[in-house]
Amino acid sequence: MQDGQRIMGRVAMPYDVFAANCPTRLVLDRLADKWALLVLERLRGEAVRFNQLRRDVEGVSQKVLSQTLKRLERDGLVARTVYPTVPVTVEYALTPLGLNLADTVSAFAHWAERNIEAILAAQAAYDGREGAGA
Amino acid sequence: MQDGQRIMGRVAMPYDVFAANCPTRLVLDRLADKWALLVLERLRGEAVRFNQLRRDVEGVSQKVLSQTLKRLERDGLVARTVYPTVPVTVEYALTPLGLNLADTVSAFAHWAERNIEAILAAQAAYDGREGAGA
DNA sequence: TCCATCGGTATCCAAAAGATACTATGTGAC
DNA sequence: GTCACATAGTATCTTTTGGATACCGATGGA
Repeated sequence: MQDGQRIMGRVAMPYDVFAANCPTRLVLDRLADKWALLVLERLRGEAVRFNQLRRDVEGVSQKVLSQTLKRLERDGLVARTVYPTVPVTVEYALTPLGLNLADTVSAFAHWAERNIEAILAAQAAYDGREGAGA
Repeated sequence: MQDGQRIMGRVAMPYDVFAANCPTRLVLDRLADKWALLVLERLRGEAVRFNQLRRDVEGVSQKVLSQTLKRLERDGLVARTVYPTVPVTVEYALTPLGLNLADTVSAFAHWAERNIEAILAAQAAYDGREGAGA
């Protein structure tokens, strides 16, 4: 399944997302987050300030946005820049690593947009069967 | 905002993941789930039975796996087949729609595997700054 | 003076995740 | 006969998380 990959001459452990103790699980864990995905998608192409982000990503609360950004920053996916303007300005932007990921995330988001109707139809069919059966 | 969408006609794509009331949010919500992603990835290429899945996707509990599969089935991404063998056999497989998505998921998982070291390094750097600064 | 904006933190509560135990049915071992 | 195991889940309980709300200091405008 996973051939041993070598990174910088070092023989790395063959990362396996299915293994409970694999560090890739951490990544998956962090990225399997609605808000993180939306933030990454929103940050594609331009830096955005905190409250702007809060307005654009509808439905996110300050606390959750704050936490999400902090995690993304810790993971090296987002860079936080503080400008000492009069009300302090904080700008968030994708790092190269984050930009790289955001492309994958974008594929995800667009898949959702393309296939939402099929999913809604499947849900309706499923609920119909359940409702009739019960 | 998305008043003009036609279900049958496949006209434009008025869907916007950033809008709180957009149905794509439902998809994102469902898919932004660690276990769902792992299940989809595991189901690529072959049908798997419940307990086998449970063993393969390390760390998942029965309850969560059961819930996850039920949701994926409702979304039309996974098909559930019951064989009336002696201890009943239940097989889960990707639907065409699910397979389509699984390819995107796979890109995600492989991104994680490729970039895990960069992320771990970023985390270490971040934690070092935090530890030293505070 | 009062209220707004900036970028957050603190607090509380509801919802979800996770661990554990249990169900039913049937097989093989002892 | 009955003990233990397998199948595929459900039921229950606890812990963790997510989300809503309130609040913070500083500043500027009506």
